[in-house]
Amino acid sequence: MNTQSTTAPVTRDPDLTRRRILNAAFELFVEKGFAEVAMREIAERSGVTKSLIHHHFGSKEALWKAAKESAFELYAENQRKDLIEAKPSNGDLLRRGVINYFQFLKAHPEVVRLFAWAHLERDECVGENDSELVRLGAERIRQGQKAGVFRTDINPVHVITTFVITCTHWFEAHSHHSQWQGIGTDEEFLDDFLKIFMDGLKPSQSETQT
Amino acid sequence: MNTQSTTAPVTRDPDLTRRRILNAAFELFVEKGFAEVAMREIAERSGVTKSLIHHHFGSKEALWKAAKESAFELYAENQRKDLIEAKPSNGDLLRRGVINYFQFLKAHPEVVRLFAWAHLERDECVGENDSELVRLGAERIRQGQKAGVFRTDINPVHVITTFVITCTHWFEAHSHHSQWQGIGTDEEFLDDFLKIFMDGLKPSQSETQT
DNA sequence: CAACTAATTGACCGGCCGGCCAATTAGTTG
DNA sequence: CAACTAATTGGCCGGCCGGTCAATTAGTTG
Repeated sequence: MNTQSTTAPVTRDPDLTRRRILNAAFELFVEKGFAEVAMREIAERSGVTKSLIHHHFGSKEALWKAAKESAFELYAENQRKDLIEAKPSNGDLLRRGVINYFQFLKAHPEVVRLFAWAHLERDECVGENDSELVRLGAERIRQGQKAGVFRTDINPVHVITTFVITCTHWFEAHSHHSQWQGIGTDEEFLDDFLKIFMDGLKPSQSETQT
Repeated sequence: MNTQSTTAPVTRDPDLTRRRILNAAFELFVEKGFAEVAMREIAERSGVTKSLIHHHFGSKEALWKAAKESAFELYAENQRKDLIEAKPSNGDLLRRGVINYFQFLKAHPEVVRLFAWAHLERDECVGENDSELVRLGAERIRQGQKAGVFRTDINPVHVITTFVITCTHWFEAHSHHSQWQGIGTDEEFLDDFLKIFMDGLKPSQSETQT
């Protein structure tokens, strides 16, 4: 009677507060990086006091870490799903994997930017976390090599690295490239990259098996 | 008699001071980005007073700009030389261009990092500056396409973009990738990338001329 | 209602920040 | 040597920084 547990409480809601703080912090960190963001700004944007942020997160560093973790969750969820549902390893599958990765980054520029800040700060937690994903992807390439779909004279990890790097940096330095005359849209670039990438992975005519 | 114009003066040397300040600032900006560097640090590292930095450069922003410009000078010098001395446009030439670019970045990680900071700050001066270089490179690719060396169904700018992006991001996120199991050395990665890239650019067997 | 826990507030702290300024000092010029 | 210019110094400023703390207030529990 006195509590409406299903709908939002009228006044206090610590969980919501936490989320609002984290959201505000995330946006600001994405935009300006760790150093340029002031706790006061986060407080202002999330509509709470600075002290309350400390109450919920402890310190600016902890909040930064929480922001990175939430970004990586989003990232890993997409990638893991893609790797697991895609069992067989033929050429088309890799193509679809690249497209999926590209589209994910396009849809989540915040994640790209946050990771870029983290890299520059020599943050290693992102690399630790996604090394598992790379291992899985490389295994798929290795299977494709055994099946004769891909050339065998290339380190599978480098195949993954090449497309991950290209997709990531395409969006990371988007404002940079967009000033280049004659450069196309995201999709046009992806098409052209896929042509080079997929054809460059084909076995030579002399190659049949290892 | 009283002046030794050829050798270094005993005490004051404004030019040297300027260079020492710029060097110190450059190193610190490369390492920590603009926001995390304090003028006091720059002063300490270069062995002068904070006031003297203001005397020579005016403000922290001006010093940051000077650092970026000196990085771009180094970068452009290498690229322009490479583009100009390499007149004809065949496959081997592109290969050598990629290798040269890769080795330059490897030899100058400071430049890579400084540009990365600049990108994240949405600094557009770097992109403005190097769009000319990209235009030249794309023209070379176009010549190669006309000569039947490269496939013609790809935007030449995207060819340049692809290898520039790959080389840049390889070094930019070096500490990130190095945690991936089975990844090779710089040279091994370059070799594998070149295999994919160069073979992916070959015209299909049905293609002869446009 | 009383007692307790936890969310929330506002005032406050020492410390560092970039920048400024007046004074000194080293070269240069006549 | 005198006068001048520019390099160089140390001290100082207002302002913002992240963080703390004691006090309030809203829910919860008995």
